[in-house]
Amino acid sequence: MPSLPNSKKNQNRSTFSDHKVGRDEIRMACDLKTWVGEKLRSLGYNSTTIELDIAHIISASKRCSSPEDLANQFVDTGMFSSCDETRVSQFAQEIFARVDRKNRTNVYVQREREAALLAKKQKTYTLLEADEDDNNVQRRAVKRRTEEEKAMIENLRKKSRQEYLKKREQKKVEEIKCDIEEEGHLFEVDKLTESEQRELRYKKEIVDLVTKKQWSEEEADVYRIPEEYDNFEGGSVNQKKRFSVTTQRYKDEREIHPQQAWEQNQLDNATLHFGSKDRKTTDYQFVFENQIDFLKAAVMDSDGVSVNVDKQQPTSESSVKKSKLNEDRKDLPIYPYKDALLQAVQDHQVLIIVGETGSGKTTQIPQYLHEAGYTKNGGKIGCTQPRRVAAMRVAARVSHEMRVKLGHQVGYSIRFEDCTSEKTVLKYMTDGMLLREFLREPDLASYSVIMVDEAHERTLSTDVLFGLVKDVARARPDLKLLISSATLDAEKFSDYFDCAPIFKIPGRRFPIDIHHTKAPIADYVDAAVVTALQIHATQPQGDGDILIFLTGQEEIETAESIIKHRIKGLGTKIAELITCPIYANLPTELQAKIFEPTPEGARKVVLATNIAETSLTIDGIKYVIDTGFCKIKCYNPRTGTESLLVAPISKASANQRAGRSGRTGPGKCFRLYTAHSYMNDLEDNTIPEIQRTNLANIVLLLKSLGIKDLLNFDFMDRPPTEALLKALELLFALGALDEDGKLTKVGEKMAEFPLDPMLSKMIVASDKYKCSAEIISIAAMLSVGNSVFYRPKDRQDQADNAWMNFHIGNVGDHIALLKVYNSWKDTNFSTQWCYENYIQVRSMKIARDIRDQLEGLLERLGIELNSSVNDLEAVKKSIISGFFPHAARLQKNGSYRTVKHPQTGHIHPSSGLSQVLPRWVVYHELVLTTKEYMRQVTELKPEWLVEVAPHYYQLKDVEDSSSKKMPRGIGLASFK
DNA sequence: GAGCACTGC
Repeated sequence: MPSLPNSKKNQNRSTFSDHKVGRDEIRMACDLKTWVGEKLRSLGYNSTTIELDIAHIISASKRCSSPEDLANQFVDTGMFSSCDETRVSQFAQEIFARVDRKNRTNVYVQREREAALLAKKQKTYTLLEADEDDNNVQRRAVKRRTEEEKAMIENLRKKSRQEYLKKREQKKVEEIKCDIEEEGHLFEVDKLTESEQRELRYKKEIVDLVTKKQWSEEEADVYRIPEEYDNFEGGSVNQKKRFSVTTQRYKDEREIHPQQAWEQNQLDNATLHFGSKDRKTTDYQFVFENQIDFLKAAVMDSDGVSVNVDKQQPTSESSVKKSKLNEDRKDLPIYPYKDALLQAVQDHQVLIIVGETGSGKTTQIPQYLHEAGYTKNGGKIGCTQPRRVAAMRVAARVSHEMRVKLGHQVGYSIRFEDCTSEKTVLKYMTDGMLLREFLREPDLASYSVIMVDEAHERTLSTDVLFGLVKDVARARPDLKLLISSATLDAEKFSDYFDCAPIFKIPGRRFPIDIHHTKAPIADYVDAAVVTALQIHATQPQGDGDILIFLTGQEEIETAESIIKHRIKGLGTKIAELITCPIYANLPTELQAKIFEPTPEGARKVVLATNIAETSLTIDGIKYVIDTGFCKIKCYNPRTGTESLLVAPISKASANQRAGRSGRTGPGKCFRLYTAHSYMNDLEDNTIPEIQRTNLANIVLLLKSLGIKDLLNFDFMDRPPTEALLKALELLFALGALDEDGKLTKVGEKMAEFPLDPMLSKMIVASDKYKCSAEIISIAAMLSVGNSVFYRPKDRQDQADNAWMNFHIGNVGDHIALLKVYNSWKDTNFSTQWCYENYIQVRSMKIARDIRDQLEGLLERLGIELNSSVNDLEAVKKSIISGFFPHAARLQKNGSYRTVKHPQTGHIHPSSGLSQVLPRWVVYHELVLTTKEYMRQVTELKPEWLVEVAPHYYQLKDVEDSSSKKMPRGIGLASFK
C-alpha cells in the first residue's frame, strides 16, 4: 500500500473513522484476493509471483478512477500481453465493481477529492458518518467560500441593477418633464393632433404619479437618498444647498426632517470610539452564527503545581546569586527525588524516566550524576535532544547553574557548531549528532552515561539510537543508560530495554479543562475561527491568549482573513483581537510577532502549525483550539514518492497540544472533534518517523557501523521490510554495498557525508570528473530543499522573471541552482542581491554552511577540490553517477517514465524545463501532490547512462526505438 | 502552470 506500508492499522489514517479495519472488511479483502486469483488463472495467467501480483492488481483497481483506466493500466504494463483485449477489459470491469472503493488508500483519496465532494454535497455531514473524506474539509471550506463569494457577487449585481433602475426612472421623468415644457412652450395645445394631445396627457399623468410616489415615500418615513447638492449648476457645487442640510437644525429646531431624525438616531447608536480601551461594557452576550456547542469531557490534572513567585529577580551580589541559584534548583519538582534517582541509576544499568516538561529532568539529572561522581574516571555524560535550539539553551542554562563557562565543563554539540572542549563532562547534543559520533566511536568509550531525552518524540535518529545504545549497553556494563520520555508510553520503552525500571517524576503543570464538541464538525477551519471568537467574546477580557492548531500555511492564511473580517463585523463592542500566524517558512522577522506581549485590553490569537506543539513555546496561552489534524509526511518505497497528507493526530499529540494551555495558569482546551472520536478514532501514538520515511541514509549508516543483518536489527518499531529492501537495493546499485551486502570502499566514503546516499555518490563520483567544487555547491543547494526561491503572492511575475535569469539556455535546474549559488558568492554573499533576485537569504546561508562542511569532508577523504566551470557535461555526468536510477524518458503524452522501474512522472511547473520537455532527463526527487511531479530536473544524453552506470543500463535500455512490450516483472512495478 | 507539516546530520 502506498502511503504507510507494512502496517495494516496504519492505512487510511486520513479520516477519523475509516482507518479501522473491521473483521468484515478483512473477510471481504480475503474473498477478493481469492476471486482475483481464480480469475487470473482462468485467463491463463500463471506466474510464481502470482500472490504478489494479485495484491498489485487489487491496489491498482482501488487507485483507478474507472474500469477503462484500469484496463489501460493492464495493457500498458504488458502483463496480459498474451490475452484477448476484450477479456482484459471485461476483467477490469468486474474487478472494479468488486473493489470496495471506501478502502482506497490515502494517497489516492487526494485525487478523488473533487468527486467525493460532489457526491457528498447532498448528504448531511457528520463526522461519524463521514467515511470517505473527512480530511477534505478544507477543500469544502474553500468551496463554501467560493459559493459565498458567488452569492455576494449576485447580490452586488442585484443592487447595481436597482440603482440603475432608479437612475433611469429619474432620467425618464426628467425627459418627460422637458417634453411637456417644450411642447407647451412651442406649440399651443389645440394645434396638436389628437394622438399628440393624448401623449401629452399621458406624460403629465406619469409626472404626477411619480411626484405623488415620492411624497408618499417621505410620509411613510422611508429612507431616501438625499437630493444631490453638487448638481453642478454652472460647473460648481451648490454650496447653499449643501450647507442648508447641516445648518437647518440651528435655524429651526422644532422642525426636524425625518431623514435628519434618522441620521441622528444612527449617530446616537453608533460608537465613535475605536480601540478596545474605550469600548462600552457589554450588557449582553454575543450570539454567533453556527455557534459550536462543547461538552466538558475531562480535566487534565495538574501535577504538583507549586508556583515559584519572583523566581527571576536579579540580585547583584554573587554569593546571594549563587545561593539563589541553588534554591531555584531545589525548588524544581525533581529535587525531592534526587537520592532515589541516584540510587536507581546505581542499581540499574538502564532506567526509563517519565517526567512532564518543567520537572527539571533535562537540566538536573546530568548535574546530579556529575555531582555523584559519574564523570570522575574521565567519562562524559551525554544528553541528546531532538532540536538544535534545545541543546543550546539547556547547555547554557546548566553552565549558568554550575557557574562555569559554556563550552568548558558544560558544552553542546550541534551541526556546524561544536561548543565543547577537552574539559567538557556534560555534553548536550542533537540526537543526529550522537548518531554521527557512533561512526568515530562505535562503543561510545568516552561516555559513562547517555541520556536520550524527549524519547517520546520518536525522531528517526532517536529510534536508530535506541537500537545502537541498547547494543552498546550489553557490551559495556559500566555504561549507564537513561531514556527520558514525557508520555504514558513508558511501558513500551521498558519492554524494549529488557524490562528496565520506570522512574516517574511529577511535572509542573496547571489543570486543564478539556472540551469536546457535542457533534462532529464539518469545516474545522471555520469552526476554529468561530470557537476563537466565542472564547474571545465570552471569556473574561485579558486573561489569556488563544492558540489554534492548523495544518499548514494555506489554512493559517484563510483563518486569519476570516477572523479579521468577522471581527470587523462585530464592531467595537468587542475587545481587540490580534492575529499572529506562525509556521516554519514564515520569515524570521514576522515570526517574532508572536513573542510580543499582548497589549492591555486586547487578546492575541496565535494561528500555528505543529511548530507550536513542540518546537516553540508561547507565553500567556490559556486557550487551545485543537482542530485534530496535521500534515504528515509519507513515503512510498515502491515508487520512491513522497507526499504530505492531512491526517488526524494521535491521542499523544492531542494531549501535547492541550498541555500548551496550562503552562502559566489553569488552561482550557477546545477540541473540534467529539469525545467519541477521541476515544475510538485516534491512534494512541503518531506513527514513528522510521516507518514512513526513506531509509537509504540510515541503512548506509548502520551498514558502515558493521551491522550485517539489517532486516533483523533490533528496532523498537520495525520499519517496513519493503523500505529496508528498497534502501539496500539502491545502495547496491550505487556501488556502496557489494553482493554480500558488505560496505565497499565507495560506500565508506559515502557514509561520511551527512546527505542522502544519491547525493553522496554524486560527490564521490565528482572526483573522477574533476568538478567537485561545482558538485558540492549543487548538493548543498539541493539539501536545503525547495525553499530557495521566494514567490510572494503579489509579485509572482517578477519572482518568476528573476528565476528565469538563472535558466538561460535551458541548462536545467541543477545547473541553475549552481548559478544561483555562484552568483551569490560573487556578490560576496550579499543580502541585497538575494532580495533583488527573490531568493531567501536564510536558505542560502544554510546552503553555504552545508557547502563549507562538505568541503571539509572532501579534504578528509582525500578528494581534490576541482573546478570545471565550463564543462557542464562533466557536472551532469557526476549528477548522473548518483541519480542514474532517476533517469526518465519522455512519453508521447508529455509525461516521463523511468527506465528500469516504470514509474511515470511530470516535470514540475516550477522547473526551468517544464516547457522544454527534453527527451531524456534526470530528476532529483519525485513528489506526489495532484500528480506525480519530478522536482529539480536536468537534461541528459542517454549514452551517458550506459557510460556512467554500465552495471545498471545496457544500450538496449536507452535505444529510442522502444518496444512497447515490457517484461512482466517490470511492468508490474507501475502498479505500486 | 503548481502549492511548500516539522526536525536533523
